[in-house]
Amino acid sequence: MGKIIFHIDINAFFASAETLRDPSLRNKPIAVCSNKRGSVVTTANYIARDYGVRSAMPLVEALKLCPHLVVTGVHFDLYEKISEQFVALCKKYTDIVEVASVDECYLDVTEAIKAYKRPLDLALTVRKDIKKTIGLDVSIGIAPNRFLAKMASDLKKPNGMTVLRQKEVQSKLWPLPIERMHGVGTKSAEYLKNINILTIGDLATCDSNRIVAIFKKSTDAMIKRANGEDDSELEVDQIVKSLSQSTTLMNATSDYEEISFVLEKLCKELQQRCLDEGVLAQQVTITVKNDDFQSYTRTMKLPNPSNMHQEFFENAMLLFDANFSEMNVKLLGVGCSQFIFRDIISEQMKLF
DNA sequence: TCTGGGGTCCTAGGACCC
DNA sequence: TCTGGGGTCCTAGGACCC
Repeated sequence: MGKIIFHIDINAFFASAETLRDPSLRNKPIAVCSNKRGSVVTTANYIARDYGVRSAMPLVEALKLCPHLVVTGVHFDLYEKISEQFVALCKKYTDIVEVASVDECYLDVTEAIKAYKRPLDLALTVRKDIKKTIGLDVSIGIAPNRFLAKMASDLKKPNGMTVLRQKEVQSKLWPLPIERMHGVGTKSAEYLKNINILTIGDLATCDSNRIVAIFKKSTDAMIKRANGEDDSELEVDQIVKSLSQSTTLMNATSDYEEISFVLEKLCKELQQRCLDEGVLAQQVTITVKNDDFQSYTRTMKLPNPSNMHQEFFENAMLLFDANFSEMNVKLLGVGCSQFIFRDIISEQMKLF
């Protein structure tokens, strides 16, 4: 007996959240975006998308396409709160929930669905629940595995409900252009088009030798997915593996005072995130981009596990001094990883 | 048009050890 | 004197996603 997986995705999440915050924005084209020079659109609602406004588009460009675009600012605390509600609602229906990002979850409903006459009835119930409790529209993909569920929810947005069966892969998935496939980004798409693999169907039926150079170890998995097969399990209880804070400077600079000031501020923000997550980090990484937007990272182990900004800052500056002191810096970032969870440490302390 | 910010996973290459 | 081969760990970079 096969599985039944839902992929649930909040439509235009940040933009929808802004509409909850300020209902007067309903029916207006909105872009979630910090209103600074050089900023780019984080999320546009569907009205703005009709004008061609897209995520990652520079705001100046978006305003040319849609002059009456409403720019909302970014309110991460609000999105986080709503995201938690969303996940909690998903977990009402099954224990097997993978939180894939702030606005999407995979649900294994193989068992849960037995209480319903038709799979669609459970999906309708979940969607109605989310609408009533949080006030947001979602798209749901229903399929026998993770990959197909994800592709299914992408097929119909917004507010879609799409069943994708294994036997429908040839008719519904194969005609799609290769870049629509989840897991194929710009680089792979370019490579594949060059060797005349233009659709998901082309990938499904190609000789693996032609694509091993680009997909390496995941070659077989990619071909299987294009054929609608995916035996990967949902990852329940994902734990955070890294945290980072970064900022793009107004103007590139090599001014040491300014750089250390910005890095210290980022380290303080990082400390707060570590406290919120209850983690101590054993590793610190700095990221810099120069004025050509070339990106570099450097990592070092911390002498002791820490969540203190002073320690992050001290070591971040060591990394900076040793590697980038001459650089004209456009972006600065600091991150931490290799976590020890604080409650685990206190458990261990009790042993002594 | 001049390019955000926060993540995960994978890979290549070097260091090191036996 | 010349110099094997395998395993593991670490680091930096890249691809991808939202």
